[in-house]
Amino acid sequence: MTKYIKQTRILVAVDCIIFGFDGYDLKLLLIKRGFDPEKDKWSLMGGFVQSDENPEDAASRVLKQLTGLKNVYMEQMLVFGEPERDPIERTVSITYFALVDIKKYEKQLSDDYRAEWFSLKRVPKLIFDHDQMVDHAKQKLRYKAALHPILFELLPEKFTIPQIMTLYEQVYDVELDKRNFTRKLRSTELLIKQIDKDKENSKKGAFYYKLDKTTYKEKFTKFLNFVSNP
Amino acid sequence: MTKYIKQTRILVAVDCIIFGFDGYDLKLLLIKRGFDPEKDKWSLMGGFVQSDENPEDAASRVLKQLTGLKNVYMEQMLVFGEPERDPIERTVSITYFALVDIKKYEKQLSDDYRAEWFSLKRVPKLIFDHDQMVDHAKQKLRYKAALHPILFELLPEKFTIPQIMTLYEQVYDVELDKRNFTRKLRSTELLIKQIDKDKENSKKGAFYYKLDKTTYKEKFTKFLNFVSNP
DNA sequence: AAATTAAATGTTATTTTGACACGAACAACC
DNA sequence: GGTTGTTCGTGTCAAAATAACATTTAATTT
Repeated sequence: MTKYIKQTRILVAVDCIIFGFDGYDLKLLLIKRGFDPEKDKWSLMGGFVQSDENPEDAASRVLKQLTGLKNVYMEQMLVFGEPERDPIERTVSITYFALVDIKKYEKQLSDDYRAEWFSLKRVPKLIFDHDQMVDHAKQKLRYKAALHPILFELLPEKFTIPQIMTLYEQVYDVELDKRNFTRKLRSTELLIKQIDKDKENSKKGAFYYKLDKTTYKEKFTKFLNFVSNP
Repeated sequence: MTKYIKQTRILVAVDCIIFGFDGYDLKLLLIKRGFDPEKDKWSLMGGFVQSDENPEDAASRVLKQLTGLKNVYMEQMLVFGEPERDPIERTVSITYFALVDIKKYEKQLSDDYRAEWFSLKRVPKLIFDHDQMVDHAKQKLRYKAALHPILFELLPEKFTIPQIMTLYEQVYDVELDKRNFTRKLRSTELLIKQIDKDKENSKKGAFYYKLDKTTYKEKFTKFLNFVSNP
């Protein structure tokens, strides 16, 4: 047996939903397309899976190309495969959900597109079914972050408790209680208090913390219940 | 613009991981292949996505073909896309996770394969990366069932509390406390007590329950915490 | 020295969880 | 017709987790 006969071969693409956090707002990295199809419109960053490449590698490649970053937290999300979703030619798109430290992001200049961070509150209309992809990614972010410490992937190496709290508040669009939230965080034993403070946002300053990498790995897949009903 | 040039078109398949429950054991539906490649070996049921079909429809079609069932609980799972995973020709497989009421299953006779239910404790070696797919599906089942009432999809319309409990015990391979488990179940308000009893498994008989469809839909996406740390 | 601002922390009531034991229903048996 | 055996169904109490709530502290600004 050499080939599967009479079957349709389809283009397989990856699209990345890339989240960042600037300390105030949750952000999404989009590109203004300098190429067809849908030239001059906003879209997610994507690319075709190459013949020698698995989809994960394709997604990492695309992400690296856009952000300059490697080893980013990434997770496979839904496949979008409506026959007519790309009017040029049938394409099945595997979506990936990525969380990056926005401070490590380095704009990669390209003639093909222009990248920009958008507040999640003000996302422009996107091409094809990319809006749906973003909606789904938001849902997934809320779901996972309620249970697992993934939001730390959005923060720099050193961060403060008020920063994490703001992040959670942005993700869930709620106000949290400082005392209860801090207690919950402490109970996870994920944080190591530093001796220095962040003086950017207050006179008193807020202590920096770092992630305890060991506990982080150990507890990552456990249910930590950061938010009880998202 | 008419086509994407110089890109690789790839076969796109779906593979279904189909779970069932016979009252005692959690089961997996597999086929003995009567066709190439890997003729006479066990595998998941799958098929190629057709040119006019989206992947969900392909999965439903494949499932219907094997079980005779429509409107089955199904969820997209991981995509498996290693370039060499199928030695005949590169194929990207989208996996689907399905939960069926084993009593509604009707064997569909076919010359191409022979279907059989296997206890999850005794799954044979499968072709390609299908073992990995099954492992992943088991994990996913545990994860989701800990939070959401998906296991009811495995039960007949009328079921008893001891039956549900056995099911949870099988899924998590633990012994549960009858009193605590019942309390938890009752607190979800998902069940409606029937007047008749199941006398199959005891002299006293156990009351039948049905799902309250309305609450079920309402609460399906909420965190119900059936099992605290799977 | 006083005023201002955000950070840090503690207490109490409520809810949820986990551990544990006994009476009720019914068929089978003598 | 009463006794026995088996599974079903429920209640209590202690511990842990959560939600609601106010005050003190550190450091800059005036």
